[in-house]
Amino acid sequence: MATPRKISGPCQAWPKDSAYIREVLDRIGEKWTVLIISTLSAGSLRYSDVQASIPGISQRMLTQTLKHLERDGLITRTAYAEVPPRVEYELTDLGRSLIDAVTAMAGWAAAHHTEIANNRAASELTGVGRGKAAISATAD
Amino acid sequence: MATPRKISGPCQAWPKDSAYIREVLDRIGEKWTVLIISTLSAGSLRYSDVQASIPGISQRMLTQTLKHLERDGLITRTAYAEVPPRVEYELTDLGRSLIDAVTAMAGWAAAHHTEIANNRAASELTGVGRGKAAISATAD
DNA sequence: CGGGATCCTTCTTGATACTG
DNA sequence: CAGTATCAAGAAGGATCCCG
Repeated sequence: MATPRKISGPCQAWPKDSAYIREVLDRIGEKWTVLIISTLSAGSLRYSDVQASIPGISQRMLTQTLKHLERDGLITRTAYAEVPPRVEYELTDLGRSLIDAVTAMAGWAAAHHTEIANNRAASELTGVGRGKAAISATAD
Repeated sequence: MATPRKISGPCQAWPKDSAYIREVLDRIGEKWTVLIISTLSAGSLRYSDVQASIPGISQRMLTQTLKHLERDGLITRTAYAEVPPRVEYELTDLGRSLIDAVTAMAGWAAAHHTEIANNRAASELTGVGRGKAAISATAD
């Protein structure tokens, strides 16, 4: 696990680890990755079904994200040479192993999004986190 | 990021949930959020310490991300009116509650990043996920 | 049906320079 | 020290048209 190193001196909590962490996180944060993974967790689905399951996703992004996921070995793509073309996408074992982490994240979101929304709204009124910062403490 | 309206069609795996899920995920995927959260999980740190702990982060992004996190109530900011200005950042309870989810994600990344790298390298050779797609299956 | 190829707009990020 | 302000480059995302 990537627990930050000890912080002291010319501290550097994240050595080189941050590299692959960020690399993975970048893919996860690709805006549609999580939705697609979650959608496919139900089982094998064809292109149009995935698209229909994710409101707002554009054709371009769906295709692109699916390709990225395929390249990373998170999903498999199976094309059938039928009269009306049919392509099925399905999570690989690796892809399924990500479901838990994604679910944990989604669970956290579900559990705290209201709180976050409240904090954000409150900050809007008090001006916290934006504009000039007030001195909230004095040095003795 | 233009929240998409409803498109059309019946099937819809992600109802309206996707909204806040994406909202949270967007913040998580903010490229530096995870590193900052992880860094602060060690305890209260001042601005320059956080910066020193995260190689590659720019002043601008550090400040911006910290503000976002403060607005969402994930961290607190405490400024001391001292001769050399001092500002301490610390995770709130809400912020600490995110550590587990983030750690899970980081753990997954640590456990599978090699596998992913291999898949990606292999795809590079076979052409999977890029360019023309081959028919990998026929309909009987 | 399942994309591929383009064009265009917006958002994100980094580099710089300046301030209390 | 701890930001703020501004600018410019690049990546991400969306809309559209076309093809097998």
